[in-house]
Amino acid sequence: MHERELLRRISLFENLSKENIAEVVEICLPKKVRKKEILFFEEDKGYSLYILTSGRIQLFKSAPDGREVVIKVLKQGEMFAEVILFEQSTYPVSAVALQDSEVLVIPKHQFLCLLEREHFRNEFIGSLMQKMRYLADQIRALTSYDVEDKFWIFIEDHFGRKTKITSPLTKKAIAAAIDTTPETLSRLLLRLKEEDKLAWEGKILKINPTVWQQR
Amino acid sequence: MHERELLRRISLFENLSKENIAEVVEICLPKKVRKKEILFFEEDKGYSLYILTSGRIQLFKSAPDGREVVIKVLKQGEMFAEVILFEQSTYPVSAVALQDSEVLVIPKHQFLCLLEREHFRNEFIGSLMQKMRYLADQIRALTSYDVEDKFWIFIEDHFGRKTKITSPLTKKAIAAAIDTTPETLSRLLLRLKEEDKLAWEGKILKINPTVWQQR
DNA sequence: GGTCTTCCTTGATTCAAATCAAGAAAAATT
DNA sequence: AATTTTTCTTGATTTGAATCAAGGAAGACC
Repeated sequence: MHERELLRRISLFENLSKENIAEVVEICLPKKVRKKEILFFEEDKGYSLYILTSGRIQLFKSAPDGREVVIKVLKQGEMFAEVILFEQSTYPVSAVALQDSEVLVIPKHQFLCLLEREHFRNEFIGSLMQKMRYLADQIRALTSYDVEDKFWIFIEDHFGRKTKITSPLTKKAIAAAIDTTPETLSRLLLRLKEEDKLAWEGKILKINPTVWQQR
Repeated sequence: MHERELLRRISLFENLSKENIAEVVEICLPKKVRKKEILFFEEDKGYSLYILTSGRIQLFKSAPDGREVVIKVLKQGEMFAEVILFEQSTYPVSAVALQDSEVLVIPKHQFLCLLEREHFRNEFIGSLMQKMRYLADQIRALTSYDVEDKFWIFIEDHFGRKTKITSPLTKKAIAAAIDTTPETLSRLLLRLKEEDKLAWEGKILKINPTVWQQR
């Protein structure tokens, strides 16, 4: 897919005119990231922000004991690492590719120029607000929902209310994303299968439609 | 304290010139909030954002089962509910006063005018970024630290590394803020007292200085 | 000053999920 | 195709904190 086409699908840019889009294309550097590659580390100095154009990228924080806490699994079209634009310029999280992915790299100072356009800026601030809402929701989910609820919320968030999903994510990655262990997720899936709520065979996850009706 | 003096202490405004401060004072409405009073409810339509000038206000979200999850306990000088400025205009959390407090109410459309000043705007976006960092940290703390760690993090965050604190917060409120129950906090405090790490008598919390050395 | 309410404590019990362990299956690498 | 590595599963056990319960202390209110 052509860059221009991609950009149009990204909410941040979708209201920009043709000329504006062209300018954005100019400042973006497309970059391929291989599976398991680290795009940046927490506390690194950051001079770019990113937009995920394909694949999956995981944002995580490391705890002192070495454990990793997933903050968010990014989907196509999401902007990330914008926090380096103002104030501090270190990344607050690390980013790793869960599979081969592509990102657009946008140098900080170039992006700051774009922000002078009122329309663009409003769109940008709006997307920050959305992210804050997401984080607040995430806090609620992590602290007051059980593993099954978190699992369904994750599935809905990432794939929508489908009944047949070809998951690009491993079970291990999903376990981490909902803050549990692979063992616990494995047991959950076994139970859900016995309860006839889903079947995960090979790469395909089939979900009983009644599940979505009940939520 | 005079409004003008207060504003100067708020990071968002501290770099504004006298004339600018005067303008801000004009659009702010000071408001007193009694203990237990609800300032706004989650999902309410919001037409104002706020700055806490004195007291303590708690932001929380309600889970479907009625449980309440504390997202943040605000300290003096913090701005909140800015998420209603762009995109959606509903509050993502509820706000309740933990004690008699005072806030400055800033009507949405007035604040949007202020944002046209580049300097002010940058300060504002910076404060959003800070908040995002806070939320990411909060997610890590809630998911990978135990109750004792969360307790010390909260104390440091709210009172600094002091050794004598007159807490304006009840134990119940602190328990909620670190996502645990009053029973568990009570047991923790008992243990910490036995370990000679602190003593909480009446309204005064004394902390053994060695605690801060070790963290 | 007395009553009512909320807060705090202490004990006994339960529970969901983590951890430890070890083998099976699948994927990646050679 | 064979080997190595990673992921996934299943079982047994542990654990930190929640819940249930009930009495005591402190504050608010009349």
